[in-house]
Amino acid sequence: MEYRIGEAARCVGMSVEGLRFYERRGLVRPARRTASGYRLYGKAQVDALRFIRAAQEMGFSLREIQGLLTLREGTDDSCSSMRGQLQDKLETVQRRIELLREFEHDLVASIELCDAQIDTGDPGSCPVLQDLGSGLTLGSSTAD
Amino acid sequence: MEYRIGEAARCVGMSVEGLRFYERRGLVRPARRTASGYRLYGKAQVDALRFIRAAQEMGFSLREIQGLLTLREGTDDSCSSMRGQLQDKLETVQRRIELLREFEHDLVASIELCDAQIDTGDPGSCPVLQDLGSGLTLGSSTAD
DNA sequence: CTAGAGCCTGTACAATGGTGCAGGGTCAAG
DNA sequence: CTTGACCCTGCACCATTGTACAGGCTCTAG
Repeated sequence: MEYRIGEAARCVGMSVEGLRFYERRGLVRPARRTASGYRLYGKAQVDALRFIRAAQEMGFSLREIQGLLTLREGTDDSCSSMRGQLQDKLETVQRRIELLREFEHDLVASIELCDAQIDTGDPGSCPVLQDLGSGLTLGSSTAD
Repeated sequence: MEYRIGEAARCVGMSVEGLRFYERRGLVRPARRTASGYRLYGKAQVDALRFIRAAQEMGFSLREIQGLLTLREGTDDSCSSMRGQLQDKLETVQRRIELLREFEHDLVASIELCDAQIDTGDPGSCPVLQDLGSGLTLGSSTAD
């Protein structure tokens, strides 16, 4: 099955301009072109586009995703080299998860502070807002 | 204690241009100006600057922070409003962590596949590369 | 008084992740 | 053959979060 750009775009929930933008960025080239120059995307390309969306959700930049796609296409056909790249990505992902967990923890703590304050029935002076000002509760250890 | 822009900047670990940028964005105005136009920041402003840095660490955009700073001034319903924003951030972060865990799992599986292939002593035809080509392993199932 | 650090305004530029439009070609239905 | 939806290229533009520089004023030390 081949898709013209508009169909492919609809198919992955993006705009036509978005697909062309990704192509300019070297992320997803159409499988081929018609004689008249129309882009034609195959299943592999549509999968790649979905992959990009998923990877963006994971917090990867387009530049990083470009690397992931290269990995995915496997231009380097040595299995151990592939393994090395996978390992690198795994470490990146695990580091990212760890940072996000710290962040999550901070957020939960802040929400609990808010809830405690709200329970007092005192509408003023949110403790989180106070703490942010003096840097007590949050973030000071969670640098990127 | 009053600080000129350079002192205030050093004090919170930002650049002079950064402070002026925040001012243009309506985030932190200096307490006053000297007769010759020099910005003078007080403790409240320096606190606000630190607040911004902390809130950025928490993943708030400057636009969101602007709202938080306003909350910080007017104490009316600030705590429950703050709570709502924290809750939103928490959900975003948790979604991201979940996706990353899936991705981590895929990567580990791929690495194991690689290792199994390498153990056979056969240098060619990496199984991960085969799978990636057909979109079996990564991301393609994690569409929105 | 002069040098130099520091400040002022205004503007341009950078990277990221796109959107939108002008001006024109293509394709299928009627 | 015409109409309208769709596609093409190329360029300009948007928001975000700053950085950098030009051209000029101010303040302080020597």
